[in-house]
Amino acid sequence: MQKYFSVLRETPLFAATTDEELAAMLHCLATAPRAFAKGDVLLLAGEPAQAMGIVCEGTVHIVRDSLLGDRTLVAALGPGEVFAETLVCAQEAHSPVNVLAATACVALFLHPQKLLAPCTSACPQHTRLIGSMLRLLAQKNLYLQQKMDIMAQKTTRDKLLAFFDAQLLRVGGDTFTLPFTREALADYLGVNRSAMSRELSALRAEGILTVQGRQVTKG
Amino acid sequence: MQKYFSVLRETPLFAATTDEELAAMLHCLATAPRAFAKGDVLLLAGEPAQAMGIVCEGTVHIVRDSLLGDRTLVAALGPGEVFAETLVCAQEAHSPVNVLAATACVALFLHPQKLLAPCTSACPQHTRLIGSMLRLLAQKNLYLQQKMDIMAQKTTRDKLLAFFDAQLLRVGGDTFTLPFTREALADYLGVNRSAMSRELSALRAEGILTVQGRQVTKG
DNA sequence: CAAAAACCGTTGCATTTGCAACAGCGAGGC
DNA sequence: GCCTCGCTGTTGCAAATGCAACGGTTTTTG
Repeated sequence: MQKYFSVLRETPLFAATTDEELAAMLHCLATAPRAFAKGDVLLLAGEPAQAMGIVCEGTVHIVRDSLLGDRTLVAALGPGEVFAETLVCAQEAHSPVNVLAATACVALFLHPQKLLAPCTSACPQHTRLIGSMLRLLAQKNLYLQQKMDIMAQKTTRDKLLAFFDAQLLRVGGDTFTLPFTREALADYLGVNRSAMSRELSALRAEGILTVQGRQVTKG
Repeated sequence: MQKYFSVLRETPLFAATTDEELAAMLHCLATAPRAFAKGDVLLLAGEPAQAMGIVCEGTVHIVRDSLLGDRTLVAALGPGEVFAETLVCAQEAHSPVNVLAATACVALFLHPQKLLAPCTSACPQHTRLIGSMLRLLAQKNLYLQQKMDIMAQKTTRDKLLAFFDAQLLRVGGDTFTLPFTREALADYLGVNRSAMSRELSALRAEGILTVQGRQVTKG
């Protein structure tokens, strides 16, 4: 268990905790880390989530199966990343997604019910953890709302500009680096790759943007 | 204050609490209800949210101003509805939206920091409230994710079908009632109203749906 | 009750988009 | 060095979409 402490500290939940604090908290709400083989199912769509998970080793895929039977990859999580936290907190009866082991991996499961249950309290880490949990959910919320603002734009051009504006606002300059390959960006915006490429060229031709590889400059 | 107890119990935060519990909790984390005149600003975009709010009387509008200066109405909240809960929990420095009094109204402000701060605990409502708060945020999260799934569809037809499927899944039958006017539905899906109307007619003509007013039946 | 406003479906048209196919390019493996 | 493979930009074309406008219906309001 001890071997994963450095990974756990990378999560927003356990940032800046001492070994002792971590040990105490995990003792309180975690089960032993579990190992999975590639392809194993960590959480099945349709089932309730019993606990939230933290990836310790390997890669985990969040996968959605459509009614028509095709799979789409929602997210790929590496060490230190968290999954199913929304489902447990919402007390949802049915998970809308599958969680699969993309490689051999190790995950730690936490039971947030225990966060609240006996109000063991008095222990300050306990309340700090609750605060982190609230912040984690709220930030994910803001992220989704921001993405919605972008996706709500009607044209590809407007989606691109909305996305760029958001990025520029974040870094506070007039240049930023795309965190995506073009293909992934088109996917993120929910548009066709070639149509997006066309629009990017147009924006460049009109002098609205300068694009060099992943460097984007406004003006 | 007492006069708002029935309204407060309509929020997911204070569902099923006795008068005594409510009084104790509010004493612990609320300030006195404040009245606003129509047009007053409850929260200004760009400012940090100091507290979350609950509408007691009247109507409150959540409004987003675009870079170009045009306003879009994000939500209209009535008595018992909550706002700014995401912002305080995320500890965000800047609100992306304005909160305005659409009519003369009364709002109650809560300081969730006090939820955690001294871990007054021992009081069981306290921990239950934390649980409600977590659930509130998580459910909003799920709602947004579901909406994203719909908006991520490329064509208007696919958006409609995705939305209908989600609704049918909720009610568990093959018929449901639209919670929207057509205009609002188009807005919700982020598409042009007339284009949506066209597509709706096509779906009906192809026998995929039956639509009568706000009644939608599959098959 | 009558006027006004809101809502809905329809249509023509210009524009945008998705889709499929192709070619250029660079990284990495053999 | 050569080959493969993945990423990227481009283009032609059919289909989808936004937009504006119109008429009919329902709802609201004075």
